[in-house]
Amino acid sequence: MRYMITAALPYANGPLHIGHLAGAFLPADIYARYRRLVGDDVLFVCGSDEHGVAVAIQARKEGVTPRQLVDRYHPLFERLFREFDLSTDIYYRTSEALHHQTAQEFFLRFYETGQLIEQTTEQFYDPEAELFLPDRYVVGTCPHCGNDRAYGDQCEKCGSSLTPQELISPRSALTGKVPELRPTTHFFLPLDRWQERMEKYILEEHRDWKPNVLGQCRSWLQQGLAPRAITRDMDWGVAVPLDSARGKVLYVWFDAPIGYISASKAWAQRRAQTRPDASPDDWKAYWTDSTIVHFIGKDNIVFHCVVFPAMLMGHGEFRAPDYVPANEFLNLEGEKISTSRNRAVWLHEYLQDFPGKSDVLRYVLTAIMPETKDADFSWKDFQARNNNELVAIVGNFVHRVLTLIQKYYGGRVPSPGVLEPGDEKILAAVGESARGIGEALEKFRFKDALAAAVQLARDGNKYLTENEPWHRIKTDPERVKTVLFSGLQAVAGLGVVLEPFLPQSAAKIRRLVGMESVAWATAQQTPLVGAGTQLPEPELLFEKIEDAAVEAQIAKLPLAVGVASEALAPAAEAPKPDVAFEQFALTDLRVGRILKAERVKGADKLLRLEVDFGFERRTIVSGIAAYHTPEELTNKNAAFVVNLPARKLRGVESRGMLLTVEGADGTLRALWAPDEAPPGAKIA
RNA sequence: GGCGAGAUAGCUCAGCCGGUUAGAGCGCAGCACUCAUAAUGCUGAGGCCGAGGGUUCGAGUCCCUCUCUCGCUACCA
Repeated sequence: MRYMITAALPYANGPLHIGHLAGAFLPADIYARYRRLVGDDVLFVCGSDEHGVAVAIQARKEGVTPRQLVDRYHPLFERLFREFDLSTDIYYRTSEALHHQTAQEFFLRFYETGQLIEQTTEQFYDPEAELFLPDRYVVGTCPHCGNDRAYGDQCEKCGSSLTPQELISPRSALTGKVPELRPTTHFFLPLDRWQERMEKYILEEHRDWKPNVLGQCRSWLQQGLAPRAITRDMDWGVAVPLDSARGKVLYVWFDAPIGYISASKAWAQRRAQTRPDASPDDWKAYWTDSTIVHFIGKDNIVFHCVVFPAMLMGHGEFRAPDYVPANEFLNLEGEKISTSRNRAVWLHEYLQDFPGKSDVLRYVLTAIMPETKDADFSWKDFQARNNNELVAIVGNFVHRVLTLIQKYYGGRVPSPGVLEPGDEKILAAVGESARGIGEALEKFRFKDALAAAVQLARDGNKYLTENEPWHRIKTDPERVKTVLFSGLQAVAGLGVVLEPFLPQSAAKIRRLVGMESVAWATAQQTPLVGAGTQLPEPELLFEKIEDAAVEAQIAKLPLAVGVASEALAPAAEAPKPDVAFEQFALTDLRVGRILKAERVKGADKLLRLEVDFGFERRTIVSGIAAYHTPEELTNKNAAFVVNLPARKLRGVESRGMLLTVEGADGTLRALWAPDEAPPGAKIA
């Protein structure tokens, strides 16, 4: 069987954390390794997703070019893939020329076969920079919460989705100038035309997908698929290959999944250079005549299950994905992982703090993998699983057998005598374990599979306890030969069945038992290691992790805001361009006394405030319901802008804006004014 | 606001198309053992299966309502 396996492309605007590993990389790697072990023909690809507005924005924030930004993250990602033994056949990047070419071909294919529609809309244009501004590049005041740094696509303070036209006093993020509306033409992928085909593809042909995946898709199909813009006015990304579309690039969601294909092409090209039997076209079979499996997180479901399949089908030369085993999310110590708050376990830092322990993290993340619901990573659990499972069960079993053989036979594997039922049982357990693990993995049940592998070590421990070779050596030394021979086969079995999960440890076990073959079928053979084999000195597989080590990690979390990873930490947001004092003075800031506060009906985020300014009472609506209860605001003084145009929010006219302070975690608090200040007092 | 997923022992989680006394690992208690990184093995105590209704001979498992968590999406102009 042939398999095309992909892991979600990590976005190159921030470092990688345990969520990336547990969500997509690790299951993809385990699955790919397993498939190779059973002899399947596997192509496993991943790479950095380097385009998009978020990269451009992040680069701008840090005062570097997008190219410089991705050139910093891509090598780091590549290194981490190596260090965590993620066995991709290629780790690619979407800024490569080959990818641009592939994505452009994709676009042209759609364009030339009439599968795109063009639509002209009014969009903000920056006359000084001479270009159309992407939504993200228009900043202004949020009409909902009054945040004056809202982006044209979203206000990050109140979470509202916006269009640039909604912003109050919009300005260009590039030059600070007031942009003008001009018509611009964009290409859309008319997904509505795919409604029926997608319903068939998902609801009929893939009813076996996971409930979370199917549920998401149903939800989308129910709402009805709508055309989606696939181009943007921007200079960072894959250029739209048409003369009439200068200054436009492909929208990142369109080009990113094509990265899987570009990566496959690049793999074939590179291989063809070194192997005479290989052709640069070898990638094609994986995208036409194979089983295609995409490993992703739940936030990517719709793209991989609806949009990308439509793209592949529309192109005409590709097969649509067969499985999309999306994982849920991983939390950290009971709270969400947050890149912006620096609340994460960064992979590069983990390796600094726990050198050589990539297998341990692989083990723990597989054991708690969020397969059906969000899961929680805690350092105490990490320690417990390492100490109680890897050290005490797996490592200890291997070590017991090896040291006994060393002690009694100088490391030479003894010949077994007549097998008793217990011996047969442990010998058979190896093959059964491999079979059970295989079945679980084929159903994408990684936690079960790993538990089955550990069970083999548990069985081994039990076998030793029941047969007491350390006791029998004095009374029945012949019997001990059989017991240790049999126990060693279970150890060797671990060297095979652990390979998909813990590649380094499995390889070490194989070395310690003098076994070369890793093929899955090896586990079905008896013996795996023949009598007379000379074994090397035993070594420990895992070591205990002390309390101090995990306590240090826990202590690091709350303190970590803004201090970790100097090289990668985003710089604090730069100040806005200078403004003339006269211009600043135009803003009328006043103390207002909040007489009454209440929730705006039907709106999650809005509070309606009755505010006394001395000269008059006004109604002001503010998007802080998530951060303040009405009671907290009542009868308090706060700072307001009072000379903004009136704005209707959820039907309520708001005449002014409450000023707020943003916390490190993005939460908002009202900017209080002294209680003794009279209503209407000027602020300057 | 709409939609989706989840809510099961102290903790982390399994429970497939409804069926006899609801499972695992950790943690806890007791016993056994001492080859092993004080590691292992055995036994045991722990559950009104989120709340409330309903369908059924029978529901953790199906239906309805509600609450909480996470995700997708929207609107209030």
